[in-house]
Amino acid sequence: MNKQIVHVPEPTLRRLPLYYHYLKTVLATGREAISCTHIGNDLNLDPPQIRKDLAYTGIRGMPKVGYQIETLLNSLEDFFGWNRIDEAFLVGVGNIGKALLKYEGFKRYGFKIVAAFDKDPTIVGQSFCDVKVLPIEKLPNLCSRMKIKIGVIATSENAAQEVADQMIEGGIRGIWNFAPAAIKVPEGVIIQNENLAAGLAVLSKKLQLLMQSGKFRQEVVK
Amino acid sequence: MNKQIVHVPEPTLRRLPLYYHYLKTVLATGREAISCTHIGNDLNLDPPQIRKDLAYTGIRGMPKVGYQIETLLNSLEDFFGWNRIDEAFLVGVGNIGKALLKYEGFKRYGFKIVAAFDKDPTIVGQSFCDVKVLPIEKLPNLCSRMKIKIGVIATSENAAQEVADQMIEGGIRGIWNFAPAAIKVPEGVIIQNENLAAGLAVLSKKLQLLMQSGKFRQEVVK
DNA sequence: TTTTTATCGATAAAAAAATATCGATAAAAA
DNA sequence: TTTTTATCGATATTTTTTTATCGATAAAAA
Repeated sequence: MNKQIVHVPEPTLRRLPLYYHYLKTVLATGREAISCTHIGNDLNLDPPQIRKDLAYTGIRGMPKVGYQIETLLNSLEDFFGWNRIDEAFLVGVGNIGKALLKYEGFKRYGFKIVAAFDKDPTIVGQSFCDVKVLPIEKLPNLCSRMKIKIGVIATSENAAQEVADQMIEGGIRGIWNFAPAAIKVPEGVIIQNENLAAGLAVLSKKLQLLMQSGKFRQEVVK
Repeated sequence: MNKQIVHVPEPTLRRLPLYYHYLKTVLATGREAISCTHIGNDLNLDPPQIRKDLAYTGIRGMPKVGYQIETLLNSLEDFFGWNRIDEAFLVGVGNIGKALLKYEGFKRYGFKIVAAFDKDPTIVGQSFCDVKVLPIEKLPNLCSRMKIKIGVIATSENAAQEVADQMIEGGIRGIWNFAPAAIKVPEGVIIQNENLAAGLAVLSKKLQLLMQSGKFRQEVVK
């Protein structure tokens, strides 16, 4: 009678942290239960969609009352395995790398960068937010010794594939890639590509359509 | 006979910058034309999908040869309006804000942050990458005077809505939101939410499933 | 206690996106 | 010149995701 492995749609996975973060803030106001209607109102989403998303975490709501916020938060933590902290390595301590190191919010999601690597000797040895930057050569060895399973790539495009190979060699199974490169990984390794330009592209296209549509007049006649 | 406004699927919009970036690097190698098969091979995507995506930009390929890379790049630039630089304002000069200021890559996408704002007096007056940080009070006025249409929000959750309101008041029509908040905007304003936790959630869930599936044995017997 | 109402859960329908198929065509090879 | 091959563009199919519908149920009100 063990829990069946169901496939969860990726859009749902992407929305769940949103609910989680929102529910944390609602809980802080002292409220104990909340309905999908209410969540949808605050988050600009349709209630049925929220209900469906939440159903994947295995939680049940109650008519007329909604969901127990605390139970719901626990369900989400269980669902993602955020109860135990996943330690991760970061490679590439440039702008994005530093921002990730400085970003406090990850701990909430059971994610913590425990070491950073770079090839630039002027950066190696420095510390950012208590994380020391080590020479890249030490990566594979440390990976396997510390049994790290998540790696973050924030290098330039050309370095990305090589870094990924070294990570995999060291036993890393999930790669969060911020480099604008298509990294190839063997089966059994998960790669999640993050691409800032994607969001910008969507915004700028929509904006362009809006401007063209004529609904918007830039000229303000004084 | 003007160009019809067709709806472009969002996943396509998100993939197009990927092709753009890739094609730039291929062009640099001296190659002149490329086929979808080739692109798909390098980018780990299915050729028919690439063909479909590229078709939205209005370009035509040629059997046996593929697409002219330079023409394709121009089509993409036209499509997104990357020929002229869009100036944007940034509010919130924390970790993410600074990373965005430092990020050089945006220029390629016709996007440039020309001024930054913060409410913290210790940050106001400082400069990051030639962008001066101004007091938040100056935002609405400067917006309309400079006719800025894109705003980037990198503030805390609680400040986000107020900042958005000020931006809209100043005439901003597109908001790129990095704050973990559900900002409400009137019709005629585009909001694009960026959420780092989303990508992390997808990665950690997939990784969790991988580990559970038993295909992966962590123990290495020496 | 009975009625009303909010809200859930499940199911169904619709829309969107990804994937596969296939004829057409241009270049290269025979 | 004819044949072959790579690759396109268009169409069709399948899958995925979103949106809508509706009966059931628990709490609150009458």
